[in-house]
Amino acid sequence: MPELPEAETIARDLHPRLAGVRITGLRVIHDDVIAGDPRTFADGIAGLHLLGAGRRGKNVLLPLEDRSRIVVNLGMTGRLVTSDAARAGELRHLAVCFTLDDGRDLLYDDTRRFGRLQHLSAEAWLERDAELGIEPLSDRFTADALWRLTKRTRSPIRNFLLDQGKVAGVGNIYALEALFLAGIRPTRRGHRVTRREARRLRDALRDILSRAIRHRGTTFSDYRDASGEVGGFEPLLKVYGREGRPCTRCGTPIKRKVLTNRSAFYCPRCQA
DNA sequence: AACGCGCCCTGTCCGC
DNA sequence: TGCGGACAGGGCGCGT
Repeated sequence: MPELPEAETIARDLHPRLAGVRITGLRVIHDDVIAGDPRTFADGIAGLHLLGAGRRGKNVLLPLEDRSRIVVNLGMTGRLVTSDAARAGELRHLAVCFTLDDGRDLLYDDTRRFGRLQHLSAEAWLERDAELGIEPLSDRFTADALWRLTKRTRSPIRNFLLDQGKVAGVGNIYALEALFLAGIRPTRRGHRVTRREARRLRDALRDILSRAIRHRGTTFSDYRDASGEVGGFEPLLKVYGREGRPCTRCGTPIKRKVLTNRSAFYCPRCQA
């Protein structure tokens, strides 16, 4: 499932492929992936040049020449692929097709259609941006900043990390991997996280996210990059999806516990 | 008002 | 072999 590292990988790949290219047309196959009225979406982007691609949280951003932008939330199974990529033909659930003036297409494919494409004006984006939490790879994401946020919630720390309004871009996989690295149990209440633990968690998040970016993301089942290729980080996961298998640090079998309808994996010994 | 829950959706897997 | 049902989960709308 695409989280920050996957969105970052896609944005970095798309940027040089899209910068300066003009959108000449749009074909919407599944209009439920378009937020708002699909006609308004189409009219708003028609004929405009793309400036490239960026990222905010888990969202891939496609800025346009009029300072508006297409905001792509990939949901669970969303893929953004240019038609010149070798594996573009493997897309089986095409939802939206942007026609480009250089003969290529930008394809949005989404098996479960949990993803959303939205066209926002510069002002509307500013409002949306303000609703998203702190970027965990930014300089502002200090141990103290994280600690101040965790103090304010009684929810399990795993749930806190999934809240995009608090820390932007962290999903279930990297939340659980970071908690393992930091030695904190996912069920630990946010307000009980100590200053020292907040420091470890901050370092762990930055470590896991930047390493995942270096490996071009995690393909647990569905994720593909902008060329349609799988990510390389899955073999490096320590707890996610490893229920019953020995902890890489201590050998204790990894446990799975359902927290608010989502699996949490942890080592009961290393995360005491 | 912070927080939990059910829903959306389809591929995959399990049991009978 | 085939089929029904459970499961996976990010985000959002809703209720408390």
